[in-house]
Amino acid sequence: MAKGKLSERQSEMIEFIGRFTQDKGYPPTIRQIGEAVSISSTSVVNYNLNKLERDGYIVRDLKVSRGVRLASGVGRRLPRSAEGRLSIPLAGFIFASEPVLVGDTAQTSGDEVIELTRDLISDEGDLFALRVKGNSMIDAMVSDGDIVVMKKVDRARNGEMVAVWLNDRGETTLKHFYLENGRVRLQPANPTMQPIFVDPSKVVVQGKVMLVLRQLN
Amino acid sequence: MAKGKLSERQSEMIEFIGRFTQDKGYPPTIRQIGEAVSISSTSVVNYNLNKLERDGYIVRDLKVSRGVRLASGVGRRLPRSAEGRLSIPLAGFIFASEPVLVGDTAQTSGDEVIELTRDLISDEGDLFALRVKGNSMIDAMVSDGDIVVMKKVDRARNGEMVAVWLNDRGETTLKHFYLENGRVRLQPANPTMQPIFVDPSKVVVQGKVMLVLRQLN
DNA sequence: CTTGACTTGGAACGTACGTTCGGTATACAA
DNA sequence: TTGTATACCGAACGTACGTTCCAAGTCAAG
Repeated sequence: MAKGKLSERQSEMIEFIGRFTQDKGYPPTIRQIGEAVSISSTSVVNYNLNKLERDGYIVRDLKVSRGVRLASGVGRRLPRSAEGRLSIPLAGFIFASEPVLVGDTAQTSGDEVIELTRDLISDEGDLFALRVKGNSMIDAMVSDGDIVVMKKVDRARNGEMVAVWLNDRGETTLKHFYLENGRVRLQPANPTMQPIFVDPSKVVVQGKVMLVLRQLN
Repeated sequence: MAKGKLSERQSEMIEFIGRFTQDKGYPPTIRQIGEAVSISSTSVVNYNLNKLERDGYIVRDLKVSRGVRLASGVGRRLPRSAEGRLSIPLAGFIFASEPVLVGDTAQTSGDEVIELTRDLISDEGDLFALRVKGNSMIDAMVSDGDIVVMKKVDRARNGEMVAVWLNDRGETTLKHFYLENGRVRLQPANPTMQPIFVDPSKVVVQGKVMLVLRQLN
């Protein structure tokens, strides 16, 4: 996709196609589009539609009347909205003083579940959510009551934000993880705070933080 | 609507229309319907479509190609899946150095949209989302790249987290808002930081923070 | 047997609609 | 100047597609 920036008219067209399809139930014709954006000639509409298709904004079915629709990811659209939601078990709480319990993340039976749309998070792997209790995670920019969505992993790549259990301190913390020349650097998300360095044998990675969610009243 | 019971062919037609529309993005033509349900003559399809419309199963727009769609409440349809989710325009960025632009929250044309499930946020009021740029909101426990979902309000109740424009400082900030004996106390979310006190005439409330979202990758 | 409601088929009609082509105007580089 | 690329217009062409009309088959009521 050449991804040229779209002109005034072109974004108008996209917007119109979306709106029209939304409330009529079928896409507009070329002539209707033309009328909507003040283009007198159908060939010009066609011209611009081809460009929009090249750039990946719309999909066209040639030779088909009203054979135009917004591409996935463009505007709010109907078909995609059916898929794309994800239920994640809200497994419990996270305290600084306890290791994260990573049990069978599947069965949380009638428990609380948090629903997210798939464009907020990729759904690969074992996802679970925890509610943060207390202010011990402040240096990770996470406060009391926040929900963290984590993926169950046991090793972290550099730079990832992970939940780690620190053996010798006896606490769980959320930090950016870096393995550098034989030691682990745990970097707080808050750039005003200092990193801590620990021996790799002393840290247990319990999950990778995928998303943090804070609801204010 | 005479609500006659629908024949084998008619329910086939309804089913086909739904499926076709779903994955092509536009409704089928009369001839396509005919082919799908083994009707050789377009007039017969038309005949049955008219009946289906009389009985309230479908809606037709006469004289327009592909002008047929399932009526609300028929089949698995898009609106149902649209319930419980909410599209919020991602209006732009928030900088410490600029007031939040609260313009026409409606037109964001082909722009980005963030989709949330309704149990994460109530949908009353004008909602819009902003991406936080820079680390100036650290004392609100909000970091670079976070998305804040806000409701457009111009007055705040005590304790609410709001985006306020500070006249004399020339900056926007996210703080808990308290009006106490004639002055405004703006309390950082981070409890280790000190509140600031300002004159009510010097603050402009621009929105109430409903939700903070941080995606880590 | 008719008679009349349904349901199906075939064919023709008219136009809605996507496509193509020739032409114009502007801007920019060789 | 002469390109070449972008953006637009108008007109014409061909067919996709909704509609209408005529005919014929079924089936139950009379």
